[in-house]
Amino acid sequence: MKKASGTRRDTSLSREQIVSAAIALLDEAGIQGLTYQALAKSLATGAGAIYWHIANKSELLTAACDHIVSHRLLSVSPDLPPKDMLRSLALELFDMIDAHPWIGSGLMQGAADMPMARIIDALGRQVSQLGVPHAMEWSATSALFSYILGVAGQNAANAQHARQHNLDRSTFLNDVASAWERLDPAAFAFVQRIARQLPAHDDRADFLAGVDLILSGLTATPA
Amino acid sequence: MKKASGTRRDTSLSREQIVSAAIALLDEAGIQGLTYQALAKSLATGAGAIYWHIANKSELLTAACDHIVSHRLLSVSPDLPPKDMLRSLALELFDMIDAHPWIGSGLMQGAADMPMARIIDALGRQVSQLGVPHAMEWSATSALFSYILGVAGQNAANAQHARQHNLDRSTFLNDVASAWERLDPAAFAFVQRIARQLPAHDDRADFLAGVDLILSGLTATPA
DNA sequence: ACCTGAACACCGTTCAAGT
DNA sequence: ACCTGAACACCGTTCAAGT
Repeated sequence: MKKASGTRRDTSLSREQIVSAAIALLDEAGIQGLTYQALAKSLATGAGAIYWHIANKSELLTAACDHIVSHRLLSVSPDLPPKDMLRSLALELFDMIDAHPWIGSGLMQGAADMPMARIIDALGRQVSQLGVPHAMEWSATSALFSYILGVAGQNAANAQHARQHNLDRSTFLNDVASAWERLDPAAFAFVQRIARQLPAHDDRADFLAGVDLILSGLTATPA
Repeated sequence: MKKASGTRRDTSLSREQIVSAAIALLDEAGIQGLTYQALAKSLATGAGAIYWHIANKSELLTAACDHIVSHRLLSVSPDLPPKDMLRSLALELFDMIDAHPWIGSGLMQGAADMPMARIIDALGRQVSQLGVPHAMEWSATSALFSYILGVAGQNAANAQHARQHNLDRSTFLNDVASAWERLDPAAFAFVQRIARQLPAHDDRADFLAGVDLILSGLTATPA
């Protein structure tokens, strides 16, 4: 697993290679697993070499996000009516977040402007096609984007927590649910009442329900 | 600015003191500014002392979030109709996020269950009062929460970016807008068209528009 | 019971030296 | 032009020694 000492890489590194290796590492080991040490090892090079191609860790993380976001957005089936497009766009993004929970952290860690612009553009086009009044195009798009980002953030937090404590998804949800059930019933009436539904609920369905809520708000207010 | 060497604190530390000092530090210097070195200095103690009262940094950050979240939730004026309650609740949370942008990071950095439960409970009670069908209570509450969390996340990212590059809010927005204008018009049609609205837009109004979108979706679908 | 502060492990980044 | 890997600065956490 260790490169022979004294050898050099036969081919030269590329930005693309580095980003791919970073993604593989992030998927395996989470955001905490992305270190220059580990990355250099998986690329069979020295840590310093990476800096020749990518300025710093923030740029690396953003590039990893952008790689996945741009590919995912291309794979959304086109030529649907705008409302259906928005739904399948949203689901594609959900599945992306679910498969790569670190994207939530990546999008919020500073300079992730490109991946954000891609998502906002994809959403905004469809919102605009939906025929919402011009004055509302931005706030509607922004609402959809914030909602998706929030779901991504929760997913990232859950994944990180589960990884740190070596929990699988259902154990994690059960833990949260029983923690909620133990809260003061007076101060946490709602959370306590809802706790039992938590382990059984379908994240993806809930996510889509939220999208539909926003969409129906959009189309119900054409004035 | 340095404590006299050889002296001990006259009073003993408390968890409350530590959390307050942490919040002050976070407000001044952002999430990157919260280090045990800086915190110990501001408390006139050694770095190790903090560990007697708080297990680790994650717990510290969560405690800081929870302190602010719980106080803010108490200050929402009660006894309004549920829809108005939800609006003022949301605005209170927005103002909280705006005043303490690091809360966005805090809520997503793992074990922030208590502050999350508080927010979800406060939202859920009102959603339930709104009379939405039982089967939708959770997804509606969850949608509102995710939306708010997404806005918080964006706020945190923007604040961090602005701080790192020493930008004020309007310079930051102008930079983003002109970066968006420079993008390929074919691939980023929407983002480019909307770019000019960005510097002038009102975050708070946009936020509330998003809340209203969700709420109107909620009340428009009573079946 | 609570604090001190040096020591440790770890990590991002730099850079002189190599090819 | 591109890579190497040791060195540096910084940071969270621990812990033996203090009071």
